[in-house]
Amino acid sequence: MFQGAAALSLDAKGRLTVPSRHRDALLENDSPPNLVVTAHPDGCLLLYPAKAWAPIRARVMGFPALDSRFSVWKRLLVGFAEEVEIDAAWRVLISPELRNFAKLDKPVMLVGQGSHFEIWSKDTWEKQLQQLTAQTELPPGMEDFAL
Amino acid sequence: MFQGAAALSLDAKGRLTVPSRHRDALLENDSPPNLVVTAHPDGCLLLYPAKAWAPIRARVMGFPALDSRFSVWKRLLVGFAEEVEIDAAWRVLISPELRNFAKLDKPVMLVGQGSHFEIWSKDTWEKQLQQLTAQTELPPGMEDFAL
DNA sequence: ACTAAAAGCTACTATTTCCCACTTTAGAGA
DNA sequence: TCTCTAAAGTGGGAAATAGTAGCTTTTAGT
Repeated sequence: MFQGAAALSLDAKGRLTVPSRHRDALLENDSPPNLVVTAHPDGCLLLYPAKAWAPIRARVMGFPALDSRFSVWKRLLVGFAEEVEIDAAWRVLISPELRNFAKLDKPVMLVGQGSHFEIWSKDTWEKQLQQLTAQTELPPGMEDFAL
Repeated sequence: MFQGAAALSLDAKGRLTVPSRHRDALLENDSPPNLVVTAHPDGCLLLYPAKAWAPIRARVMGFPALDSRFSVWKRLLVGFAEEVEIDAAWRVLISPELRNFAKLDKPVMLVGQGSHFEIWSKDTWEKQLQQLTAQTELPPGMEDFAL
């Protein structure tokens, strides 16, 4: 279970250090941890343990090939996916293509989402938050949500 | 049952002391008390006993993943959630990310909300109150509310 | 073989965490 | 009512650790 947000920074070579408090959770899944990074339409990247990614990838690959509503998702999720290694200092290298997609420069937010992490440029993340504050209507089925 | 508002202050390291009158209630739930802090769209933080938080988190995790109206909520509620420990002096440490989200500096309000607490920066809390005072129309279903 | 880029390593700095001490307040007993 | 005691709130310091940046080494490509 990954949860919690961490403000981090990419180094000059586009590498991102995994915060120490998440390392145990990654090792539980498999060790050494195999990870997959891919792109999300909201402008962030997704970081999955390989085992958790496999079934999702399988499902996306099964989308009807000629329906363009599906192919956009497939191009993004499968097309951008790459396996990344963790080095001795617990860093993952984000490729220039993915960095460019998510507009990542130094300051970055790593956000736990249960099965995976999202990686946001700090700017984009803050815009994302403002969107929620501005949002007036609740999505259907959430009206009775009690916090 | 947590109720009542308390004016408190964060110390230089971002720690918040739980007022003594709420300590018994926390110990009733489980001891030592396991707590979770997360973010709320209104700009405050939520402090839950772990047992009360679990079902909420479960529901949020079940939201449709590809519908962005829901994922914003998941990003906020799960993305910011972190388990906090209580030290020997009944203090909880609020991480820089959460402090930054809720714009917390020294003066803070801790507001009991039954199942949980809300943590507000004093400034934001006062703005919130003014907004309520200025509000003229009652939300639907509250017209017959008897105090 | 030389150059450039990427991977790895090392060292420094900032943060975190744990612990201790002091001040203040509340409550009980004389 | 005053004093003594215990508990609570507050602040601070030191040690450990995490994060970052810079430097070196290796590898690949020309």
